[in-house]
Amino acid sequence: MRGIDLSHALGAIAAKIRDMNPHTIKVACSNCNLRELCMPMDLTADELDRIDAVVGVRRKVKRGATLFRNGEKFTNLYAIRTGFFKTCLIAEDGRDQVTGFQMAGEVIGLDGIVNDRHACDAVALEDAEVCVMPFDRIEELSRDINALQHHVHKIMSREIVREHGVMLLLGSMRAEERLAAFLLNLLQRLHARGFSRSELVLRMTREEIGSYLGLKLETVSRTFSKFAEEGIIEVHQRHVRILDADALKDIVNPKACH
Amino acid sequence: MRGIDLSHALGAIAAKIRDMNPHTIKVACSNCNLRELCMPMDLTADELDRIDAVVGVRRKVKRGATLFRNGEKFTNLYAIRTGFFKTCLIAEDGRDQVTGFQMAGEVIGLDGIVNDRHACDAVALEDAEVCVMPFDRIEELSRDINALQHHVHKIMSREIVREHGVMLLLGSMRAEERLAAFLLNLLQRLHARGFSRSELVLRMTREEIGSYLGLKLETVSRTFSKFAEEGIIEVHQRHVRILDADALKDIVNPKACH
DNA sequence: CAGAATGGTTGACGCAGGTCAAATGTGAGC
DNA sequence: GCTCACATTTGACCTGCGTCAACCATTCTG
Repeated sequence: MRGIDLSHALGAIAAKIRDMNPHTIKVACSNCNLRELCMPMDLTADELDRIDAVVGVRRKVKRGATLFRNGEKFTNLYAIRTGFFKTCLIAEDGRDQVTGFQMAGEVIGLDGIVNDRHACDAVALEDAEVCVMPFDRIEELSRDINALQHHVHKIMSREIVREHGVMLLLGSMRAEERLAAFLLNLLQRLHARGFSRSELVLRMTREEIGSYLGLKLETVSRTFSKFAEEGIIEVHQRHVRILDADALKDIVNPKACH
Repeated sequence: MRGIDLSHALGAIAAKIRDMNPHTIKVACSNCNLRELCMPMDLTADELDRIDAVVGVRRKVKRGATLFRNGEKFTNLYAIRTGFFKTCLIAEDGRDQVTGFQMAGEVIGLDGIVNDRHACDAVALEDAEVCVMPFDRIEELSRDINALQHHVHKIMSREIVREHGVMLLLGSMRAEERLAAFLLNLLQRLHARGFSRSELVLRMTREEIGSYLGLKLETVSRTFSKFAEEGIIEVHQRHVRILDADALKDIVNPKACH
């Protein structure tokens, strides 16, 4: 279990504040505030330099714009530096399924490797910036740097396991359980990035949440209202305050009665 | 699109028949009848020999037995040689979600890489045999053999994309659509292995199908009956004959009325 | 072959969540 | 500040699927 400790979390916040003036830091993994999130840990200075060289360009993506689209040629993976994305699948008949929400430190684009074309759309839900990482360069470098190779494998495996969890959610949970699990998951990931454990701002609409959770937007809204009535959360628009995290956990994982 | 042509399919059948006496063939990837399914294609004889060396052991798994279990130490990937598996997630409260069905030529175990422990159970649905591939040896070898490295990446990416598809199914399809999509997917994979395009034998129970599709077994049964009444399929126990594949496709992907 | 265990089918009924609709809140652009 | 498009909430009603239950088919065991 590789937890992210408090000192790192605080450090990340400090770095974020420093970061507001982009000229104060060099654009490089070696001093990226997300390094612990998106890089293997035990690297020599030399190895880190070489990885820096791979992550050449950064790209800004405006809110609502797509980073890549289903069917587009695959060449890069993207590490999210700032901002928030959704990935979604659009079926021929127009059905639109959100397959995930991604935040800073996470990698998107893995779906493109199999067929050399992206298999989904990635849309920024707020102004974002990503590190562009040409995949052939990653493959090249990971032949030399074992830690990087294994890291890439872990990232892909993690995505597979995450999706297993979503399948469990979609296949066997009821609306309240789904929404509770969703909130806990977001909280945990945000907390790992130095944000509050009890407060969050949703970057996506009720409809997008619903699509991800296999529910209609009305059901999402009603379920939020129900949680609020029960005093589990407070909801003001997209701002959510968690009042009773344990209650959420109980909803996801109903305790065997004692 | 890398299709598997008919000549290969027929070859595979022939090889299967020959295979009944295990002493007639050397136990090696280089003359495995599934090579086109589970190996990169452009390998030198030398490279193929080295991969043979990795796939040392084979392991037989009896119907009903597990190949690996959630929480077990991860060390190997497994290439299925014969037989049929399901992978499933068992939540603490006993909910059990089938996350996939795997057949000959497919690889299982990828879920174990992230945390060095398997994240699901793999259960044989019929007597099976797998090639045991120590993952550290795969990583080692794929540093040398670019085609193998890329192949591993593709296998993982394929699994990610497959799961996206399942999320679409679970998140937005109705029972009939789910079952139709499921049948078409099985047919397509079996056909790629040289089996009939219009006939199949289900290796799993209605309950397991239901778990995979997010439905109860009664609903699966009723939907089978409905398809049969409509003349789309014939069902006798686990034996299913497809009478009108186009109807199934229409169900999954309702045509815009012309 | 009896008997049991397992898997599958079918019916009756209820409910979680979908659908449709109306009202209100809200933020971006002018 | 005004307006418009969009997001959200809430209510009323409906339906697809789950639940419960009875029954049948098949395989396994001794």
